Amino acid sequence: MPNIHDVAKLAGVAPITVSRVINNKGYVSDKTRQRVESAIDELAYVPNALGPSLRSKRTMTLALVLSDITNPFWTTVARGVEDTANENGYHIIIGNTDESPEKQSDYLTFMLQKQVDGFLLVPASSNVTSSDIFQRQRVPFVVLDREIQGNDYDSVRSDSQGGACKLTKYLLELGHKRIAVITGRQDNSAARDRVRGFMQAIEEAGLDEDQQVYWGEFNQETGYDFTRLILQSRPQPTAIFATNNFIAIGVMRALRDQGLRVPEDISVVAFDDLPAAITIDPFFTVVSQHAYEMGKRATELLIARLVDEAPEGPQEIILPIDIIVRRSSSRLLGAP
Amino acid sequence: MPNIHDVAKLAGVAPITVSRVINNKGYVSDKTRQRVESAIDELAYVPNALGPSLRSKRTMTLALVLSDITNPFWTTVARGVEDTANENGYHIIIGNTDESPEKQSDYLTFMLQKQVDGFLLVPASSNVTSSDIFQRQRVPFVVLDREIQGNDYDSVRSDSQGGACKLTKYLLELGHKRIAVITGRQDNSAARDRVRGFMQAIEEAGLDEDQQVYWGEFNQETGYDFTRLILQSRPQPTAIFATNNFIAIGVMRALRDQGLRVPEDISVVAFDDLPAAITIDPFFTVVSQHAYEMGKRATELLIARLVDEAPEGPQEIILPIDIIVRRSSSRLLGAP
DNA sequence: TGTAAACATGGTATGCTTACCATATATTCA
DNA sequence: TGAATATATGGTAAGCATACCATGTTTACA
Repeated sequence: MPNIHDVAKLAGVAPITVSRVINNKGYVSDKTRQRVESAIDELAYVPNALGPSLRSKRTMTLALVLSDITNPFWTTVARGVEDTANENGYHIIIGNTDESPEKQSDYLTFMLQKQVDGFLLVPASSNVTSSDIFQRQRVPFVVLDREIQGNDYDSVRSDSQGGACKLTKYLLELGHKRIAVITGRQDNSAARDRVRGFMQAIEEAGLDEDQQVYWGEFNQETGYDFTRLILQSRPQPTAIFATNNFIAIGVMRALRDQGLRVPEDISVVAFDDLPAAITIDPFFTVVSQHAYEMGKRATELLIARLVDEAPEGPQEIILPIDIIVRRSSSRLLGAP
Repeated sequence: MPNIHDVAKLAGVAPITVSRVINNKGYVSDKTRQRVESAIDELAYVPNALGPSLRSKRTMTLALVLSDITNPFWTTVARGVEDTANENGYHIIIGNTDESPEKQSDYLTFMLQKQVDGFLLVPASSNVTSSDIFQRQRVPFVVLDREIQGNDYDSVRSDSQGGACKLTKYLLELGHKRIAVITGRQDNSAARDRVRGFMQAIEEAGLDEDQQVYWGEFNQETGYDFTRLILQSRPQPTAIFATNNFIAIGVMRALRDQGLRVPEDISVVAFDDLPAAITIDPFFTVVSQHAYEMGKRATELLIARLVDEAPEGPQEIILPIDIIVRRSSSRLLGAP
């Protein structure tokens, strides 16, 4: 591949002049500009961004590290990140951690070596020493969706607790008194917040007893396996609260396999919607996070940091979430 | 951020010695190694990959340029690409083109500037001069899912024609004689191949007349709008063939809005499955592409090229696809 | 004991672009 | 007409890690 010297030689000028033409910066006569431009065309010259990045210490690249792009929620977040980054002249590198701290650590190191300008991180586990690594490197980062140790970092997440509380109150209003919650790992702050919101609603209703909370993973198997367990418990819950979309799908499969109808036999509500684009007939009563917005806001905040235009001190952006009532939940028979 | 000189100074050695410790290459005494390692720890030193890349002209980064990561099919492909790349020590940069040649061109340029080692490309349109750009730059690339002009490039795609043919034959066996096809843009080779497969089955059955082919986009709106049109046509088709997952969803919505039942009133078959992970109750009769496999095979081929272990001459990998019969299609009443 | 091989460490140049400084000519305005 | 300013172009060094070559020391073995 040709370099700027090849172009310069062909055009009969110095490399710096070629640079000026490319970057439209400084004085270049029309005659010279044309000669340079045709040399660029002839050689199909593409500037090597590595050199300048080496000097300027800016790569105009952001890192997005999340759990699994295969989950439509994260796909949408990623799209929000990418679009916003592009609008501001940045590009993104993506890494899937699959919730593994090792994978996360590998990615962070790799991306630091690549000299990304900043990180958007969905931390794989809450005891992350990841924040240390950033702070020691002085690389700006924004934490998405979850909390990590300490409180001196920028973050964007949904109001998990508030959303879970709303959703639970809705179930209570329908007359449900025994509700099972299936959720993610205890070291996942979003899982904890959702359970906390649930408990808050329960306590405010004076029903502290009898509630079942199942801690597992944010995946289908957890939803499926715990649902089978729940169906054997006595007294049986009249509603199941799935704290993410994949768990909800596992729940539904287990119920279907057992021949139970929703909502006639049991009500189901969930956290995280599936994008309209991939659902034929929206069915779940959910609290819907604004995934695209989360990606967008986080990226905007990160970029503001990079150009030193963010407010001083750590920012904590909590996105409101809305409850959407659909067909998977119904009034309990015999309830007032 | 500290550099290798800072580490070297702190450890009282030359930079090259630090390099040897980091890369486990060449001779270093245990004493020295320990001094260097503790210096690295103390400074939280992360090597800058830009310098070596500048010299070696290798970044160990691959570019994945596709239409829209929001489509679960592409998400799965992307995951196959990423996993395979990682296994081989590579990482990926992703770009969404939204089928726009401009966006594609922007991304290609940016990624070339970033000195990616190779490209995995789902071309936005078939008249791509993109291949020119690669050939002029001598950067290896593999084309996914579609064909572009010329025939001297590596590619991996599904047997669209064969799959469409199988699916159509299945409908014919069920007694359907009037089938409407809704497909993507004419300049999309996958769209063309699927229509070709359809026509092949039709012709072999001697039914050349009466078939309707609707060219649009690979999205929901196309599925929705054309379905409404189809429902007004007389004689009305007894089956609709949606040539991708999003079109299928649009079709279903239009049918539901018109109060039609599937498959009782009309049969629907589709190309592209939705991943098991996000469907509670798989419904569509489909030909299912092996998305993860496509990403994996393409990445393997690209990496083989990079290390000069690929077979000589352009490789064309056609993945077989299987028909999966589910509930969206049924025997035509009155058919034998 | 002599010599080849292994071990240990360092100096220098390279890859690519651009910031900075320098030089030189052309234009403007008092 | 002279001085200040605008226009136009170029030289040099910096940013980072490592390949390559060079030098020196220790070990192995005949």
